[in-house]
Amino acid sequence: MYIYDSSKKTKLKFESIIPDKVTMYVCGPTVYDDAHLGHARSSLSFDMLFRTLKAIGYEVKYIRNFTDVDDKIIAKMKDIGKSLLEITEFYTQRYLNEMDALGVQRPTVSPKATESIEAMENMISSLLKKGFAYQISNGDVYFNTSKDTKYGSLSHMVNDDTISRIEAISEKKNPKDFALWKATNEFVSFDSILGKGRPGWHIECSAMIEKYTDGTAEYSIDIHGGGADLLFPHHENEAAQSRCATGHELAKYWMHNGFVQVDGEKMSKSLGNSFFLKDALNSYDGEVLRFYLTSVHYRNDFNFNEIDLLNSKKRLDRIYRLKKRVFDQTSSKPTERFVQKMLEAMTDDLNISIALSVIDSMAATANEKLDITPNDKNLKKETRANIEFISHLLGFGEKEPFEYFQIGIDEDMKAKIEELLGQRSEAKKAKDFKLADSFRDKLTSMDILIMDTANGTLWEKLT
RNA sequence: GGGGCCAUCGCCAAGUUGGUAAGGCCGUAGAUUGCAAAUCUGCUAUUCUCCAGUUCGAGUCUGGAUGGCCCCUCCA
Repeated sequence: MYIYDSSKKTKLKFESIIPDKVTMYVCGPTVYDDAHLGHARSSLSFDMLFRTLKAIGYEVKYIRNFTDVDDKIIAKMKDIGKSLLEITEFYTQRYLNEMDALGVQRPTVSPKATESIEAMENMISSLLKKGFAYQISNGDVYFNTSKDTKYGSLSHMVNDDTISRIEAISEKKNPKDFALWKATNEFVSFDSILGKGRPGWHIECSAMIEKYTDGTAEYSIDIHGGGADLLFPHHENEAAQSRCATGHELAKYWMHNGFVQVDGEKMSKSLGNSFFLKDALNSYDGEVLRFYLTSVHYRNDFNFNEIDLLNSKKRLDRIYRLKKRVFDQTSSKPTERFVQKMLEAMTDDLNISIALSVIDSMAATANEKLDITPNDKNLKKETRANIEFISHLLGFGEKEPFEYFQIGIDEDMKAKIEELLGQRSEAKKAKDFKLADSFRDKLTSMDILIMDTANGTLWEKLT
């Protein structure tokens, strides 16, 4: 396995801290609003990593948190007059449902920040004790970035703060110092050894990583991931507080996925042009979205638009058409060379482009052979096994093929289609091709594509 | 103002250690078909935004220009 480490800015051979075991932590969502395409991409990127690591034999512990206490959630509470729990439970469930629709496998552990306050207190206390943190007059606790000699080494942000867009809080010792604990009694607060208050954002990940993993003398976990925007300051801060509190580095490898733009424009909360996943799922099948969103390498920027989505769907369709051809057989063993090439691609920093081209070439070969010997059982079994391998590794092609091409068709519509097909076939029998074609035209206008095969006429819903 | 990333065929998109441009869509010719669709086969970038340099050799390295994006503010 090779992984691009965004801290070292180079592709590295992956060597897990403990042989055959991997611990990966990915920053999950703050549950105060619906998930957008960016959340989907991040989740999908690390789902691919999770699946690939498992496929090559690692025992993987995958942790993805839910930030369920935060200023934005509190703002929402004030806004809509609901409790913290009502809001966070609602959006957590929504998030999980939508990720399920995308075929994202559930992480091994999904901790919530509010369930780990004690772990955060302990880490903050330890930082105070060791002199890496300080308390200001209102009771807030800040991390002192100037005490960490390695601060900035992760993101390579120069530790020179002469110009910054952030308005300095007067009592902060350095502009980049960040809040570990906010002393407050307002709305949401926890009793702690630091007094009443709530944690800052960065501390939760560090504390939960310590709580849910064992770590070694050198590192807490193997891989830490998240969106590219989290590299600074979020991950830099996590790395700093962790190393100062525990005496070892937080993660051996850092991975960041690229941004999603919509029709060439940045999607952001402040611009108000977030493309919600729920809206996308309303228009397109989850698997079609999954295929499209993962078809570009995870580190590149992704420009979401409908034309590209529809084009990428055609590639997915091919997998399902092949699956239709081998529908009547159970699977045997996948082709060795195919498996090997697929794994070779995915273990090269998740090179999905190569993996997809390997699939295309497998499909072309299988189709060619099936054209010659349509009833070759062994060939069908092997092809089916290949498709199941794709499903397993990449999460594509899991559906029953006939259902895949009939998504969005209700019973009435189906009956209507069957009726028209019947009429067409009778016209064909009578050699009245003009009449037969008129039925086909009718189906085409209903967005139904038909194809005559040796086993009768098949149909597919277009788009 | 500071830091970083990217720029490959009409469109999407691979291409660590420099060695002579994957794949998909579209288009096109053919096989197949009553005609289609599906499927298969052939063709489709002497060239990688531009300029200069290093080199026997550069899409890949260096410098510069242009364009796009990200971070430094909540953000995946």
